[in-house]
Amino acid sequence: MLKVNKLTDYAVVVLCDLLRGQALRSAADLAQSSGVPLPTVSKILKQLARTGLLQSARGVNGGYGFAKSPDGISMTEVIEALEGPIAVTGCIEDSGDCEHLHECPMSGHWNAVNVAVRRSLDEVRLIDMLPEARFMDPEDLSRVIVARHAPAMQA
Amino acid sequence: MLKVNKLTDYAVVVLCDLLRGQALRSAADLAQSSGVPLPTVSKILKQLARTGLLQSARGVNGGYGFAKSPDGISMTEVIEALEGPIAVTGCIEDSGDCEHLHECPMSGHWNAVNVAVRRSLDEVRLIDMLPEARFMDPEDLSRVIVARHAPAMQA
DNA sequence: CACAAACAGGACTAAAACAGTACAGTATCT
DNA sequence: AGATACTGTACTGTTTTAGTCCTGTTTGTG
Ligand code: FES
Ligand code: FES
Repeated sequence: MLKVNKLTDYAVVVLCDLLRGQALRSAADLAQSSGVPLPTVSKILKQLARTGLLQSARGVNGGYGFAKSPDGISMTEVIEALEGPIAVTGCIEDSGDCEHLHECPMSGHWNAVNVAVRRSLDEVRLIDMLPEARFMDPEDLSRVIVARHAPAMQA
Repeated sequence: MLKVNKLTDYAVVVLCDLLRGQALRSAADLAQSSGVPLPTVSKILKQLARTGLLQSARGVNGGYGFAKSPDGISMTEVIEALEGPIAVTGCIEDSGDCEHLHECPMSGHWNAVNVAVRRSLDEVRLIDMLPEARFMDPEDLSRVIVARHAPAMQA
């Protein structure tokens, strides 16, 4: 299926939520407003902060915010933050390039596939994913997103 | 990682092998020459035949061959034959389109991601993956491919 | 300073997906 | 008839994923 992790799916939901009000938001707050359960949101945000996409502040009034202007963030960045480099085959490790280029006669070819996929994801920005919320009742919005993109946490 | 199944990786190896001599080849023959074990090769070929990419002939002198000219086969076809439609998120089922377009405010956006990925894979053809074998000792070739793309079956 | 808010890191478990194998059945050729 | 070779499906052990929880650290507030 060439599927993305569920966590990445949730992450987009949460990030879109964070995108709406650009202030520093706590994990609990985001969990509340996105409908994704707190432990999961927390896990996602920690990872995103670790990879530098978000910045975090500890202590009272702490929370998460974008580390840079969110306008330029691409889906590549989001996916790679949560799943590591986009690598279609197992032989390609963290470097992003196949480490056996010199010995495997297929290497350059699989690399070409990776590059093609990555480039296509580069062209989709996070803000392109933002739901057109202005036309919807916020509660409906939340309900539908949870139902489809965060189905695990329904009653 | 956005990774493809191991079976799909093997499939490319086996298909490249089949590409070299375009005759009808038996599963056992292909297993022998590609280094992938027979049951696995058999599973892959059966699936590829089921989805129409390959044609099969039973009985003595039977085997598998391409159902159409292999020149035009894209990676999309190979991947979809083995893993089903390319769908980055779980909400997109067999149809290839998100089935909740009318109710999910994100739907069109995820679809855009899918389309972008699929298009980029459309542009990579199977014959582009063919190892440049003419420069290599066939035994080395086989050893390296097995080591990297079919690691399960090493002694 | 004590306490509460909030993030950091990692360990753990249950469930799902995958890889690989096996086997009984059917078609074809000689 | 018998050998070859594909077909379909079921089974099992392993690996990955999803989700939760706990313990520690940082920071603001009274
Ligand atoms: S080892 Fe990386 S493509 Fe073959
Ligand atoms: S339900 Fe398919 S994109 Fe939201």
